Amino acid sequence: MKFAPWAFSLATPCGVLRVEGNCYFILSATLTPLTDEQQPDSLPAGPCELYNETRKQLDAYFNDGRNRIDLPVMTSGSDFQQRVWTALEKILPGQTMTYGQLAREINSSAQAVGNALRENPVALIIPCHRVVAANGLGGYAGETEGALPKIKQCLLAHESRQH
DNA sequence: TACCCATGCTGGT
DNA sequence: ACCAGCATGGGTA
Repeated sequence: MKFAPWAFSLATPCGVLRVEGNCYFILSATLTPLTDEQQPDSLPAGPCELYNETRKQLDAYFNDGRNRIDLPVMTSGSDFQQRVWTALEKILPGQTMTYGQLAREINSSAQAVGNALRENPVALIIPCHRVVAANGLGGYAGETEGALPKIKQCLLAHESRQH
């Protein structure tokens, strides 16, 4: 059952986190606002080690935002998108970087970086929320204002909170 | 504050 | 090959 796909949803202080994966990789992770309608699923038993490890790291992270999340992911995207996503590994919890700074590191442009981050299939695991605009928060998950940027702000606040 | 445009990457035609 | 649209940034008034 090593390839057994699994998924779970988890209520977090910043929204409902839904994670999908198999016993080798995380395949997707999305964070959506918690509404009365969509209650998180009950959590199924884990078919394999990666499931348990994922749950463990997420619990640790939401208990203390300074805890680093480091999980194997399998993502599909253009070469450029992969370049942007892997560049995020260096940004630790509580740290941020601007679109422009990241763009200079990989010889691209700020707006192109934003385009790639918008397509991040594994929210939180690839910490796209740690890239902000030069003049403010910047967008999240395709929105520049509204509920989704609030999730971004919530994550950043959680990571910088004193424990 | 607002407007304008350079920017590089994407998706559709 | 072209063109419009972006989770931006910098310049100018």
